Amino acid sequence: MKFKDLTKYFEKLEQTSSRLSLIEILSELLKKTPGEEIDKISYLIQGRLAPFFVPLEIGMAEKTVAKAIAQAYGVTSDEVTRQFNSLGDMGLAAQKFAVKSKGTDITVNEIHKTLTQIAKTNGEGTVKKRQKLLSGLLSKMDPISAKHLIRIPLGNTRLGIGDPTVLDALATAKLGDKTKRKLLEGAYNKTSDLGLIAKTLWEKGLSGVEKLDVRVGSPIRSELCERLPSPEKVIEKMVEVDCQPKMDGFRIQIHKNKEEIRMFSRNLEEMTHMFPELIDASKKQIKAETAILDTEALAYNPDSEEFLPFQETTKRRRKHGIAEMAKTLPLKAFVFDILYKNGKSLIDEPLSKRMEILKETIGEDGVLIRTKNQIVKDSKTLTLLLEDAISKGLEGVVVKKLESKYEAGARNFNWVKLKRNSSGELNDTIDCVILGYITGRGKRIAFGAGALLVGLYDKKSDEFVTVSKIGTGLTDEEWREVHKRADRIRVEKRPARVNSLITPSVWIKPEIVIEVLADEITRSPIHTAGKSDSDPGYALRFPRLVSFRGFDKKAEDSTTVEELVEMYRLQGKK
DNA sequence: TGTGTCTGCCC
DNA sequence: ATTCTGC
DNA sequence: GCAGAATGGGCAGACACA
Repeated sequence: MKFKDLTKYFEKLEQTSSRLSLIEILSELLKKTPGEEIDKISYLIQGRLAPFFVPLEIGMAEKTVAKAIAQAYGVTSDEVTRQFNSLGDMGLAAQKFAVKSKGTDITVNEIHKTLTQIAKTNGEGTVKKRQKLLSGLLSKMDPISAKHLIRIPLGNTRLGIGDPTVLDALATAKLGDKTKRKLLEGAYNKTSDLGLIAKTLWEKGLSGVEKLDVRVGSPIRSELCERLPSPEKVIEKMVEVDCQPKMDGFRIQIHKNKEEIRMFSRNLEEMTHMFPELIDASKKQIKAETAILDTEALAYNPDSEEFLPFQETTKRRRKHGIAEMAKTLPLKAFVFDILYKNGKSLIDEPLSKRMEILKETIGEDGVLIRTKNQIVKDSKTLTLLLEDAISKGLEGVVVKKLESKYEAGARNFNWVKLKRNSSGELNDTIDCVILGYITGRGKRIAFGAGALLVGLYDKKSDEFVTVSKIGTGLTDEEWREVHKRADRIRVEKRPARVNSLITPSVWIKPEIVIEVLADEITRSPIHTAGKSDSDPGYALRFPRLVSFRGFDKKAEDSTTVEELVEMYRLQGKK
């Protein structure tokens, strides 16, 4: 298939919002796709070259793509960046510079091949080589094709199409309608490879797809949690649940095939080599020939017997210096589910059964620890469990429907997380001052602002210091309003009383106060709140706006740095 | 050889 | 990660 | 309620460059 024919469909998809129409258009495209290309097209639609578990990253994003565009059309990268900032989309910027381009009949296969070549480039001169390869492709693009090509390395195709919609369209194209999606989805969840599902369906039909099964050593898509605001709502909706504490670490899927151990992240990246102690423990502690476990791994301090914050655990996600880090930051993995044992998939067994099997499979606690679980039917007990978890410095609890299967890849109300801040009351919110805004991308470009730079008042130095950016919690209308309000007090330069390492698109006078909710306060290399020459600053984890304070609230009435530091000291000790 | 920029991926 | 919105 | 698209902090690694 010619790439420009593919982008004709992309163009239609982009202009469509009805889900049924999206599926219709996409299935028309897929019908015309030969088996030889169907896998590649399935990946490209997602802005990828291969399934998640294959480490093939294009390695070009905003900055290098801008340079490639500049090179292709003989303009400076400043000009490209300027277009990007005003259009909110690098693809649109490329389209603009490509106005006079004719384009060739380059095929989808060739595009995929060159992008793969870009991904595989490494060593000295990588950046330049990649730019040259991408600008070479651009020279073969008409304006519309240039737009869609550019969006692929950015992983943002803006088509309104995700995995579930591709599955609907595959089913519609080959099996008549989307009712058979469930069958494709099942196979996808077990293999995590959309291209494989498509190719198998094309070449071997539905019966071929149905033969795809869970395999030890191949990652299964993780089941995810929905959220509910309170224990009462949980019991109301779920009646009886299994309740487990929620640890703050990495999700690790451990595969054991006799002496061979492999591990995958929540997003199916291979992490085996990072955690030697988990490899050893898996060999010793898993009482089965073959098994797949769902776990949460986090760093543990054997001296204090305490679990370390996420910021410490995340240092273990590395390629070099693994053995040394395994010594200084040893991990424990809390096992909370079992998906496979001794040649048999367990994902269709109810949770209660899986918990029994898990008990027999992981005995004594060691580096692997079976997560404590308890059946709960009343909101009072659940409240106590949640409070207990919080008082131990944990994130909260996860509750699960007892009879639910392991619905790989799903985020639904089979699994629900309850966190401290979800309950509504008793939240420690922070009053922040808006210091500037950042123009948005995509749909936010129309609102004038896509994120806010916010800070606190520092009494000691009588200045405003940054503590976070805020990109969520506002409705579309509120984004428009806050942009208007901000523009009335915009200033050309950073105000003298503002101390910031971050430069927003537009600085404003520090006057507007907002109430911000966050899950945690962290030490920060980039924010200036509480920062000194020798110590890092403080920042907010998962920040979101909850309200605009009234006009009576002055900037100097915002939360002070001193108060923030005190909150940092007290957190987790509740 | 040290530092800064950019990217991808954890949450 | 959290949140909002169209369907 | 699902699916998708906006957006957050912060870590390590790969390169570029002085």
